[in-house]
Amino acid sequence: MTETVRVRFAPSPTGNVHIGNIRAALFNYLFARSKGGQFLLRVEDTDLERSTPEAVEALLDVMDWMELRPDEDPMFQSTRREAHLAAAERLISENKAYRHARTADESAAVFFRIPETLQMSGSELRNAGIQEKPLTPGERLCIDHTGIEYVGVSRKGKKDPGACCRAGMADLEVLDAEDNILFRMEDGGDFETTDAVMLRYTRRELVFQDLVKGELAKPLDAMKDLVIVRGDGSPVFHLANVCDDAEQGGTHIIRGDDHVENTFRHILLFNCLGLNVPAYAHLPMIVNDQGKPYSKRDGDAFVGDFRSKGFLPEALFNYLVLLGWSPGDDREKMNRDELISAFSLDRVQTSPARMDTVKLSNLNSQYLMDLPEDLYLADVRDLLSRQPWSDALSADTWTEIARLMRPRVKTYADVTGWGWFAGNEFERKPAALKRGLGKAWQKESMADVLTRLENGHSLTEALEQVHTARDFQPGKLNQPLRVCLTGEAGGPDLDTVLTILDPAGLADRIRTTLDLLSPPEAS
RNA sequence: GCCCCCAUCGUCUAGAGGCCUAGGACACCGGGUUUUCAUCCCGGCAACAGGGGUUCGAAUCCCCUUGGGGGUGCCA
Repeated sequence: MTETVRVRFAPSPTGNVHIGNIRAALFNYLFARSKGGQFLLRVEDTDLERSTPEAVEALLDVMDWMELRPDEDPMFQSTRREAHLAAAERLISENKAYRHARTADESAAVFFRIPETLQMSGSELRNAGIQEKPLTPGERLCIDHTGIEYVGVSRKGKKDPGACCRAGMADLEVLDAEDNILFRMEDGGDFETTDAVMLRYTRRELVFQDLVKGELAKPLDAMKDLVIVRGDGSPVFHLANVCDDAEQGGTHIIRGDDHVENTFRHILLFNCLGLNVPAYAHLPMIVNDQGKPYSKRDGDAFVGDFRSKGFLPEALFNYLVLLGWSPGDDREKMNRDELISAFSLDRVQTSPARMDTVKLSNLNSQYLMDLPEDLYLADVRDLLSRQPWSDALSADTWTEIARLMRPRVKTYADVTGWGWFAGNEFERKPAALKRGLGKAWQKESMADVLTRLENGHSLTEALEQVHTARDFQPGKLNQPLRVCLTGEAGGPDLDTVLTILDPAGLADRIRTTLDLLSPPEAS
């Protein structure tokens, strides 16, 4: 029997949840559900500056909105400090870590010693052949218990300072210009010289199987011992992360691509702590519509923004899953159950995906179409109640309008533009004005209609008279009239609209619109 | 600088050596329905980054170049 899958979403609460983050949660959730496992939450709230109770509340709220509910109570990382520090102490006592201050005025931190062997399964240390690294002559080479510091030679022949952990250069031999061996790692101890010109060693690389990216390898000579407890006594992310993942019993770590490099360190930490190494899967990043990574300045990339713009959570959920994953067939609109049963990590894309809000909008309108009418009407009613102009019309009239507008709604935010139904205070769109009143005859005809309205004629009479006087085909004035009354170039059937608009306000609407116009162009 | 990763229409993707004249979706452009708009239907435009290999055969495998991203913190 295989172990039960346990995955976790481990955000640090900052008040806003980024869509890249929530997508990681989505994939974790989908993976857990598809495997019949558990989906957990860990709040990495060790940065007390930003991790306020409000920020935690916002995080939970967003997860609730997306219906990503963890199967157990969330773990709060800030409560785990003692456990983290105890783990560091254990590593020290087992000689797998050491206290060290790099400079005289720096207080000693705890450094994790990159190990030379692995105890736990799930990854391997592989021999990658003999390496010879030329050094810049006359520069200092220093080997001590914290590692190896040297000055190499770059491809262009320039000085290239480097450093790595002791484990990074197995069977190291330090050679001088005459090929004499100045130092052997196996002899142990510290060493320092300016006479070395070559380092010869066996390169070993740490290898693991990433569930989406495949085999990933990192040479140990590119790694340095890492700080796991700061000089001020606070545990560093890597230590906390690994300890807590073990404590929560995570079997799979599914997280963003930006953590690939960390994974090598984490695997080593798991090993030295004698903990089972989880399986890893790294998700490609989401980038903005410029193809660049989202930065703090890309203000519209938070889940809350999509929520307030009126997107349905299930549409956002569906869209975000499609960003970097596909079921392998032509399905796109999939409900949660379909997504769960179709989901697999090996179909996750390896390259970054661009956020396309236009496609999101399209998906959203599809979901809107499928929504049972009573739910749609309830949502619209709720939104309308927050609009200052909404009490100008009765609830029944708004219901009629909501039905009328339904195929035109891409997101609920569109509802906030329905003010023209209620009264004369609405935006006249420049494009509509140009299209419906841009020509001299259009403007003149409508001025004519307005005059007749002001002289006591009904709209129907006024329109008829102008049509006759100017010898217009029936319907010729529909477009100008619509623009005058609604400020929009399109919309529901004009006759239907006229049954809703207050007849007493029509002249005002036309006047206000015509007053906005610049002198008509000759046509 | 060094290390790691990535690369199919504008965008999201299908594609795991012959099913590819490269499929779907969004967007866009035409046409039909609607006396407008939207919905709906039909059609069209549009891609294997470049160069070398391997092979009878390559979008698929290998190498190089270019471009992008990540890492290289006593940040997470």
